[in-house]
Amino acid sequence: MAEGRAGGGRPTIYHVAKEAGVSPSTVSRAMSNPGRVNAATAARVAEVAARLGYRTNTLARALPSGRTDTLALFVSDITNPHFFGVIRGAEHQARAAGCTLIVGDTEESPEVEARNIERLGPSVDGFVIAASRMSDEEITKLSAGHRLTLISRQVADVPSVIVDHAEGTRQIVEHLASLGHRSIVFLGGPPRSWLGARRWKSLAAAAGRHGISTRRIGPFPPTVAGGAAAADAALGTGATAAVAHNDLLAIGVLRRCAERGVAVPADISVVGYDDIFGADFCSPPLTTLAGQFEESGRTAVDMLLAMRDRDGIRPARDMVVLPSHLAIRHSTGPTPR
Amino acid sequence: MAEGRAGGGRPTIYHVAKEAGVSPSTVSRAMSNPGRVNAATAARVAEVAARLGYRTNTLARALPSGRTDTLALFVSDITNPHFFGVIRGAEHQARAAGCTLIVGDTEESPEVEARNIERLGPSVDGFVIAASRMSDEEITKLSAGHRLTLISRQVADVPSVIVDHAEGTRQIVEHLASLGHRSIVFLGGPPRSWLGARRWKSLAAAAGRHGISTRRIGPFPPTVAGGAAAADAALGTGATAAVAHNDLLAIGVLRRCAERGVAVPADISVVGYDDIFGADFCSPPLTTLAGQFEESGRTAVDMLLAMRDRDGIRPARDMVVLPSHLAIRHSTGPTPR
DNA sequence: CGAGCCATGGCAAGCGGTTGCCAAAACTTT
DNA sequence: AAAGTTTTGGCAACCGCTTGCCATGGCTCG
Repeated sequence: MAEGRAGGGRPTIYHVAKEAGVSPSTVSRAMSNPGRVNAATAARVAEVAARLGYRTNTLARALPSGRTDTLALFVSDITNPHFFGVIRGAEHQARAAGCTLIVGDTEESPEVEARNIERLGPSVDGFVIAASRMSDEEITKLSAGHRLTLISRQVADVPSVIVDHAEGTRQIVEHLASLGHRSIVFLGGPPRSWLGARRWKSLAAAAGRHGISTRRIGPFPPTVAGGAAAADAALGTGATAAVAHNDLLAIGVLRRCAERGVAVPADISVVGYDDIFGADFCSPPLTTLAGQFEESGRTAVDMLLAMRDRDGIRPARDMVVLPSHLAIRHSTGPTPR
Repeated sequence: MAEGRAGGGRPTIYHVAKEAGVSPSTVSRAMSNPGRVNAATAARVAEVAARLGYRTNTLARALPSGRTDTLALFVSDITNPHFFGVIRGAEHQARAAGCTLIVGDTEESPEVEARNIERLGPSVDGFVIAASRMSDEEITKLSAGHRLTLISRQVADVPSVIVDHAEGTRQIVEHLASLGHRSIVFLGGPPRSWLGARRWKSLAAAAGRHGISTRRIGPFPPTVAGGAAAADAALGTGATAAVAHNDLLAIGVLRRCAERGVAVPADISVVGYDDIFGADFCSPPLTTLAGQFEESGRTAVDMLLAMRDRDGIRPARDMVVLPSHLAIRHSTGPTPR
């Protein structure tokens, strides 16, 4: 079965060296620093290596250099389709740079985040943390000992990429205002969500400028299931529009409204955030703030790689804010009556 | 910035050893084989280690032993929400076993699969490949040199887990037959998909037993976008029911039908496979064959771990077939007229 | 009280590459 | 032709941890 593994039969540079009649160091150089050896020698080594099926053991290479060509990405909830885009973007960019990506689910827990970073520390070149639930202090502290970039979170002196929430939320409010809405209820997500707090703040501010009343209820679990309670509570407030922490919650609200015979948007308008898979074909299709999340995954990886490659020097692009835009679909409409 | 990294400041067993006044080997044993050292010594070492913030370097540990406590999972298309169940299950189980999971997208390419396995070979304890696009021969060959388990694919002598397609597809046909359908069109997915081939075979067989005519068209890309062409083609066949390669395609078909003013299920019934996120809230909600994909991720990881732990001996459960069940929703109905 | 065990800890040799340093060989340059 | 460069390849140390083997000393047992 797996007899080939664990030192079983895999050829090493020593095998190649003997076979090619050179020393191991020459093989090493021939493979990773071809200019350093005679072209003819390099060719011979390459030929032998190919013939023997030699593959460099990345572990062994990583040990002395500390460079593993591996990156880790942690998401707060791998269940949330929102992160699909992030993961895909990160994976893609990592692969393009010849790196391997480790994906981990931290299950909304700051402790799990910290523990994973400690554990994986020496085995990866850096971390991307999406929607971190850790405190600013913890993040700052960890970023002193590890290369770290953030997605959907800003902390002083830690490179990050977020999609614009202030401007995007302003667009939501504007859209709702133009439809005649005068009272908005915000359906809050996880208490530790930095992004959630920002969204609420931006919403309250923008609404204030329009003389629209706002209210925040929750917190609700940011899931479709959580939408049931959120819908009931929202309906109870009498607001004509509900802005949900994210699309998962918004879709759950839509479902619950359908169950209860509440018409969307005739009775209440619903808005989400993220434009996840499904937001365009739920019913009614959801009006939501779309962001370039694949791009954010890519960018966060890029910044990480930049930090690694010129170590110590902070990347040129330090705090990236990606644009967002409102995808207006059918869950929003004129205010009732 | 990252000065703590790459040999910078992280304490090693040597630091702990000096501080505790013992030799490095004693520290090593104290940490990983406590029975081997005096309890008092072990306690002292533990205390010092904790005080210094020592964390064992998994890379260094893996080099001599060949055991990395890392598993790799490859999916054919990380875009497909279907795999998120698989990923989640695998990630969870891996973590429970103290392992780290690497997730990779092979983008429907057998070459990428093979290359990744070669590359990661020595750095992981084994591979789970979901919906592999490689040939049986390639898989057999690779499984000789690497620990390997398969999801949604069966190859002789390679442990695998699939969700039942024969029985499930029979249920689909039965359901359709009971609604009066006499002709079914199958919308094919990727040509290299083993599962797709199986689904079609089961469908043709089951339909034959009911005297229902079947036809297979395609291949279509297994994506929502691919559903447009699939819908048009399906409608062209005059069949009263369409069974799509997977839910992504089925949802795309639903959308296209809506666009074209074709009523589902009044004009045509649509069935998918996988019961992905969104299948229950698209419109109309999709009738689909649901399988336990999280469970399949977990099981595949379990089998891999079992192979690793008693090396050479094949796991007890070798070819697992998980049950499936038909989730009947609103995309299927009585035959037209 | 001496022989034999066992518990305990240290030594040193790896694991598979990388890399600084040195020496020999091959060229240049004057 | 002598001296100075450059190219090329080898030696050996090292990355951090594991582990087989050995030495020591305390105990047990006869």
